[in-house]
Amino acid sequence: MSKLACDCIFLLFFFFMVVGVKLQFSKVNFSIEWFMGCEEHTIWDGLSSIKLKPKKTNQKRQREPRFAFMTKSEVDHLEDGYRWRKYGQKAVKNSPFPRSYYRCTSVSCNVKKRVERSFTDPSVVVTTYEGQHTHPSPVMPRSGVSAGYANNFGSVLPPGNYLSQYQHYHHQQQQQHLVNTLSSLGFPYNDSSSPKNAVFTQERRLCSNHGTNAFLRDHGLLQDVVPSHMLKEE
DNA sequence: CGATTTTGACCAGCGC
DNA sequence: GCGCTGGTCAAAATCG
Repeated sequence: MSKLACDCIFLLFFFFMVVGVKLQFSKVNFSIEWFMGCEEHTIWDGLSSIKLKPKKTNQKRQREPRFAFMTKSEVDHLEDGYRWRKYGQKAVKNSPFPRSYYRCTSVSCNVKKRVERSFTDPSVVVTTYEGQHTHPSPVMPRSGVSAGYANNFGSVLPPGNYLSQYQHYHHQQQQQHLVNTLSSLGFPYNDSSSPKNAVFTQERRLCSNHGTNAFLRDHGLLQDVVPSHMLKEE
């Protein structure tokens, strides 16, 4: 082999060696950068850029009790003034609609609900509840009204136990609140000249005068009804 | 920028 | 033991 050939081979070898070192150096830099940004429990394996999964603490999570239904009055009471935090969503088998999980945000309320849409009839939303709550909400927000139970006549019956507890005073508050809500939505209240007005009946039902509750539902004044078979006996 | 939602990892239980 | 399923956790992303 001529000296020229030897030199060429040496140069090629040297070139690839340098490139190799350069690449390796970049890799080290990347590893260090990654290491600096990672959390303290993350394991770093020296010069390798391969991330190792952080070792989980071997704490056994207590599995929560299986789903337990609430009574009707518990559900009525619960919707009254509580807020919900979503904590999960999962695909439902054989359904394009996911199931969502919510937890009551109040400290006095240890209740969860799950909400899913019927695959066969997407207009149907099923809400089921589980858990306990300790004392009534002092406030009367919109949800207090919307937690009422829809009947077949396009009206809403406010939660019975709520009314029995607070009776007339809260009933007035409730109606006034609803009037304000309706007004803010541009919905004429007790205006018989309007084709789409709302009134309270003597049974304290909120009624839409033109025989449909679509408007009320569209604005959240009618909410999902908990199916009776999903309520445990009181 | 804090609150809320999204999302993939994780876990326990169950059936095979 | 293994895979599947329903449910939870928590970091990241998004929202107001």
